[in-house]
Formats: sequence, structure tokens, C-alpha cells
Amino acid sequence: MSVNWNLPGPHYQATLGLLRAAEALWEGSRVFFDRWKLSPSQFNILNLLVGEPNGMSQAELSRQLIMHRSNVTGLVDRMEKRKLLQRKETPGDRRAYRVTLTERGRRLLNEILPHYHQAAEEIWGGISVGQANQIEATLDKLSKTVAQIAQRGTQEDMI
Amino acid sequence: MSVNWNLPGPHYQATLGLLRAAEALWEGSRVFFDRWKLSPSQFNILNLLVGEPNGMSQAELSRQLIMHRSNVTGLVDRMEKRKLLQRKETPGDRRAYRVTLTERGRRLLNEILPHYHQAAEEIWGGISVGQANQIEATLDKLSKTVAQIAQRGTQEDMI
DNA sequence: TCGATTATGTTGACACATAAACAATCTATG
DNA sequence: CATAGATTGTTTATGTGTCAACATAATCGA
Repeated sequence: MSVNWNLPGPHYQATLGLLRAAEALWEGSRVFFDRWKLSPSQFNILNLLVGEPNGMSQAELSRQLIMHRSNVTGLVDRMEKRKLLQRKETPGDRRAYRVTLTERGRRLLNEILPHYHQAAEEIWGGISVGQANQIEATLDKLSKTVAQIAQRGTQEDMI
Repeated sequence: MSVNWNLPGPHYQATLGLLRAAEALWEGSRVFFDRWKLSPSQFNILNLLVGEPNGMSQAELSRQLIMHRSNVTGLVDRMEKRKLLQRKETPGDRRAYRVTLTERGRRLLNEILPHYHQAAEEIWGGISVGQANQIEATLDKLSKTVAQIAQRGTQEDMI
């Protein structure tokens, strides 16, 4: 008895801190966009669509935003109700919509972007672009590893 | 006309990447805990309570987890229904509960922890403890800055 | 061309999160 | 002591997210 079960490894605290920081960042962005009654996802949709004059299908949006199709339905519903977006029919495909920015949506995005850029500069404060990129790269690697590990647990009955 | 409005600063991409990584990490932890039908928040509750033989009030939980009181109600409801937790009355305070782990909750946590520790080691892979701590520190600083900036926007009508 | 498969969007059931409003209770100050 | 204010937990409304099931429509292979 009393083998070294459950002993936290050296990276245990770092992982807890990482997840806490990730959550704090996400929450911070939520509060930031609250001024304009937008969620981070809604901002991302505006940001994606502004470069697409022909719009995107909801399925494309769900892939870009890494979220389920069914969630896009509700997001687009609410943003369409606020007249930030509109659904147009897709020529040659009677299933899909083209979701495009309205003039009102474009105006809102242009109102937000300067604040967003300024916030981005402040967030990184004294950190150099090189360092920022390095942290981003590390985080990106970490995210991919996490995704792999997480997936592995759900595939224990593989062939 | 044509001043440098809306020009993305050098940190713009890094910020987008940072938020994307944060989201990916959070999503990864969600999928990881899914094996045990737990959400990350539920795991955090188990993890908090295991060190508190006398339990915690729901208000204390909400402060530790940085979430709204009303959310704790539902989380504790669901976990109590699964008999992972129990609400006991607080002597001397008829408003509050003491939320404590059941034996079943303790067993579940002990089942998860080894996997969690192993995942933590894998996530950080070749990264040294020193580097991990440095990244954690940087992220912590970034989170705090984000929180400040986010808050500032909601207080424009201050005295 | 027919039939199976795949793709798209919606719905319903559920979980998780916030905020506001409420009742019950505790606490501190006059 | 009395009462005004703070704290605790719940409820309701709303938004965000998942998943499974569904109807419709497109596509591809035999």
C-alpha cells in the first residue's frame, strides 16, 4: 500500500493555471464585447463576414467558428433579428443560405474595431511582437495536444 | 480623409490567436472530462471540496470558481442528484448550506486524478517546468490586463 | 436513372452561464 | 432593541453551446 498514486506531477499546477488563464481571457473578451451587446461569437461572425461580400453558408460559419451547426442557427437568428445580418438564398442550392452583413452590421463592426485594436496593443503591453508570436505558437501547440488527449479518451473502443 | 483608422496593430493577430487557443484549451478540457460525464466546472467543484471536510457554502464556491451564485445552484443540484455531493445545514446560519463531497464523489475524483496528472504531463511534453511556469506567469498577467480593459468599458459613467 | 449516401438547416432536450428580482436571514449601527 | 443594509440561495428570462433526430435537397455510383 501507499504507492505513489495520485501524486501530482511537476506540471500539474501549470496546467491548472493555464486553464484558469484561458477561462479568464475568454471571460474578459465576453465582458469587453458586452458594451455593444455582442458575444465573442457574434463578433467573430461579423469579423468573418466583412471579408466575404458574397457571404457564407451557415455550415461554413460553423466550420470556421468550430461550433455545431445547430448553434449557428440561433446565433444567426438573433443577429438577423437585430438586422446585423441577412439570410439570402443560395442560387443552385435550395438547402443553404448565404449569410451576409447588412450595412448596419458593417457599421457596428467598424465602430468596434478601433477599440479592439487598441485593446490588443494594451493587452500585450511591454511584450514584444516576437515574444507574443512565440507564446501564441506555444499555446497553439498546447491546444492541439490537449485536443488529441481529450479525443483519445472517447475512442477506447476503436478497431 | 483616409487617416489610419482601423489599422490592425502588430499584436492584432497574436490576440486573435490567444483567444482561439484559450477557447481550444477550454473545449479540450470539456471533452476530456466528458468520459466521466463531468463538466470542467463540476471537476473544479470536486477538486475544491476534497480539501474541505467541513464543506463550503455555495457563495464560497461561486467566489472560488468566479461564477454567479445562481449558477452554483444548478451545478450543485445536478451533482447532488448524482449523489456526488450533499447539502448539509450550516449551524448558526439558516440561510446557507455546507456543500460536502459524498464518498461516491471522492471515489470519482480519485478515479479521475491519475488520468488528469498524466494528461498534464503529456500536455507540456518537452516544455521544461521553468518554461511552463514562465508561460503561466505571462498568461496570468495577460488575463489580468484583459480583465481591466474589459471592465473599463463598462464604467464610462464613473464619477 | 434510381437509390444510397451525404450535406444543410431546424428543432427539442439538456447543460452551463449571466443578470435581475425575490424571500429569508443575518449583522451592524443608531 | 429596531431597523437599515448586507448576505444567501432560488427563480425566471435570456444567451450560448452540445447532441440526436428530422425533413429537405444535392450528389454520386451502379
